[in-house]
Amino acid sequence: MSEENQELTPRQQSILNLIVHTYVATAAPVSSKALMEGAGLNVSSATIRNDMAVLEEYGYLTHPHTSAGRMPTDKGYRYFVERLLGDVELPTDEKNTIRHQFHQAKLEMSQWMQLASAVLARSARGAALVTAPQIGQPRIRQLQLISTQAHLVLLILVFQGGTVRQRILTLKEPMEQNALSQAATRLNNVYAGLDAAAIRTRPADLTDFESDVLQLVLELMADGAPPMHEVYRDGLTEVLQQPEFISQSEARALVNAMEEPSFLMDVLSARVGTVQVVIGGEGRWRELSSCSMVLARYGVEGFATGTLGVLGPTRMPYGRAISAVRYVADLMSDLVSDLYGD
Amino acid sequence: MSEENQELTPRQQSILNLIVHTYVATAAPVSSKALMEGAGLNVSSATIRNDMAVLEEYGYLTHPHTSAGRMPTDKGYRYFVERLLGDVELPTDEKNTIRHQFHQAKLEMSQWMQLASAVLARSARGAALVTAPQIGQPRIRQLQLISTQAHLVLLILVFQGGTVRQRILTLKEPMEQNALSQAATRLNNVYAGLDAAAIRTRPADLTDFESDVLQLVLELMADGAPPMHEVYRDGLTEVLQQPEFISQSEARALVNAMEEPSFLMDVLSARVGTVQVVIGGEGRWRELSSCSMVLARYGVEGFATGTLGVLGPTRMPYGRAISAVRYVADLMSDLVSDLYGD
DNA sequence: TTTAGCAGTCAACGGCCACGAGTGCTAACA
DNA sequence: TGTTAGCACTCGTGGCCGTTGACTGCTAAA
Repeated sequence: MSEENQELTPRQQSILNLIVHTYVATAAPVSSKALMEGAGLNVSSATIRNDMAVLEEYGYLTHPHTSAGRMPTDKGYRYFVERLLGDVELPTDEKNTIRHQFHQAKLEMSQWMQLASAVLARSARGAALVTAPQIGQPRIRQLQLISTQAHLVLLILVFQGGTVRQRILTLKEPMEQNALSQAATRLNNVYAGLDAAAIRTRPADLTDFESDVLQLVLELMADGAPPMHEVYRDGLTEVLQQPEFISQSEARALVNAMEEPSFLMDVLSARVGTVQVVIGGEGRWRELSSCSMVLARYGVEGFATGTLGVLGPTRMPYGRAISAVRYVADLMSDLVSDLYGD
Repeated sequence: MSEENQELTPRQQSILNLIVHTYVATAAPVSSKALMEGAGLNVSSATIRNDMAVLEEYGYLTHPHTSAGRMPTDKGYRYFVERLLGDVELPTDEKNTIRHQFHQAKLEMSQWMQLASAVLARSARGAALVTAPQIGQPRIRQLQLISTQAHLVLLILVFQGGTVRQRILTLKEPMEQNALSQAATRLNNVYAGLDAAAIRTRPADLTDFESDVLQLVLELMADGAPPMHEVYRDGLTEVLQQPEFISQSEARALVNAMEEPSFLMDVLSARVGTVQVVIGGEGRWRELSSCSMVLARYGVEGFATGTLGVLGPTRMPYGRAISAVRYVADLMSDLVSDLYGD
C-alpha cells in the first residue's frame, strides 16, 4: 500500500503480465514456482517472490491467504490493460470469418444485431449485449394510418434512418381507409423531414383528428428511450458457468445487469471509435465488483448510435474482448453509416 | 412402486395436499411430526407415517434419505394439480389491480406484453415469458417502399392484424422516391389482402424491380418464426435465488430455457383458453427435470396467437401460477381480438 | 542483486464422534 | 380393523483434530 506509484522494472512488468495471463486461464492463484517453470524469465522462484511482494505492496496483486499464490487486483488488471496489453488485434482468420458472416446475413438491422451479439459472445468469451442504434434527434420520414377495425387505427411512423414505431389509436367515430390515407398524406406533406421542435412551431390548419394524430406522433418522438426489447444478448449461460458465479449473489448481479442494460448507458461515456474498459464495477457498482465490462459505442456520432459490449468476470481475457469489441463495433458503424447515412 | 393406481383415502389426499403446500413453502422435506402439529388432521404422527408409506409406495412421495421427511415426486405434483387443486382463481383485488394496470397502459402490443410478463412474474412468483402473437396465415395489408440512400430502399410490410416487418433491399440502379411509391401502389392494388399462396398464383405483369420486391415480400411472409427479440421476460433473477438453483447446472438449464423460448412452442399443444402444466420436464427435457412450466396460448385461434407462461422449480405455487396464467392469457386474448379482429 | 535453504502459515482433506431428526416396526389398545 | 405409543435404527450434519502439502517470507551466503 505504498503511496508512491513508481515505475515497475521490466521484470516486474513481465511477472504481472504472466500472472494475469495464467490467472485468467486457470482461475487459481499463481505461485512463484509455477511462474518460474512455466515461462521464460530465467530467475529463481525466490527472486520472483521478491518482485511479487513489491507488486503486492504497490497494490497490483493480492493473495487470498498466507500460503497461497498471487492473483491480480483490479488495479493490477487496470495496469495490465493500459500498460502491458498494447494494441491487440483479432487474428486475421477470425476477422475474415466474422466479416463473412456479416456479409451473408440478410439486410436487416435486427439480424445484424443478433449476429453481432453471437460473434461477440463467442469471440470474447463473455456475455454479449448489443442495443439498437438510437436516433439522436429523430425526424419524421413518413407516417401511415391503417384502419384495422371499426374504431381502431394503426399509426405507423417511419423515422429518418429507417426506425419504425407503431401505435394504436381509437377513434371517436369510424373513418374510411380513404379518409385516413388522405389525412396521412396531408400530414406527410406538411411535416415530413422535421424534428419534434420544428413540428411544434410549424402552424397548419388541421382537423381535430389530424391534430390528435400529430399529438401521438410527438409523443412517440419524445419516447427517446429504446424499447426494452431492442436489445440482443448472447452467451449469458456460458459465462454463468465460470467459477466466480457459483456464488448466487454474483450470478444475480450479472443477470440483473444483463436484464437491465439501461445502466450501461450511464457508464458509457466513450465516443464512437474508442473502447472503454470498466474493471470490477470501478467503485460505482458494488454489486458488480467481480465483473468487468468492455464497451463501445457504434454508429454515426450525432446521428444514430448504439451500444455494444461484453460482460464477464474481472478475470476476463481482456485482449480478446477488447479486440473483438473494437472490431465488431467498427463493422457495425460501417453498416449504420452505409445504411442510414443521409 | 405398486402398479395399482387405486384411489387414495380422503386422509391420504389431505396428507399429500399438506405435504405439497408445506414443501412449496419451506423447500425442506416434511416430517410426520410437523404435519401432525401444523394442520388439523387429528391423528398421531404414527398414523401419518403409515399413510406416508402408502403414498410413497404409490409413487407420490419420496424421501432423500432414511431419516428425512417426505417430499412430493413429479407424480405427486401431477396428482395435486389435477385432483386436489380444484378450480383456483386469483383473488378479486389482485385481478382488479392487474386489469387496472392494463387499462392505463398505452395502446401498444409491446407495452402489453411487457406488462403481462411483469404481472405474471410477480403474481405467479416465477420467471415469466411472453411471446408476440403470430399471424397464422399472414395476409398483406399494405407495403411501402422508402428510399434511404442512393442504392438502398427500406421495405415496410404491414400484415393484416397490424404486425409490421421491415427489410432493406439494394437497387442495381438508383430510383426516385416517386417511382418507388408508384411501384408500391401498383403492388398494393394487386396483392393487398392476399396470403402467400394466393400471391404466388395471381399473375400480373410486373417490372423487374417489382418482382424483386414481391420475392422479398414472399420471403418475409415465409419467415413464420417470431423474431427472437419479440419475447418478453421477467422475474428470472428472483427465481434464480430459489434454493434449487444453487446448483449451477440447474440454473443453466433454466436460463437456457428462457433464452431459447422456441422450444416452448414444441411443448405447447394447448388451445387458446386452456392452461397446460408441464412438471419436471415430463420426461422429454431431462435438463429441466427440476423445473415446471405453466403455459397457455392466447389470442384468436386460427388468426393470431401467442404463448405465455411461467417457469419455476417443480416446487412451484401451482395454484397461483395456474390462476395467474389463465387470467393474464384471457386478458391478452381479449386485447388481441379487440384490436386485430376482422 | 540473486539464490538456496529453511521455518512458518494456512487451506484442504479425511477420520472420528456425538447429536438429533425422522422413520419403520411391533405390540398394545379401542 | 384402524390407531397409537414406544423403541430401535438410520443417516445426514457439524464440530473437532491431526496430517499433508503448497506457498510464502526471511536470512545468510554467493
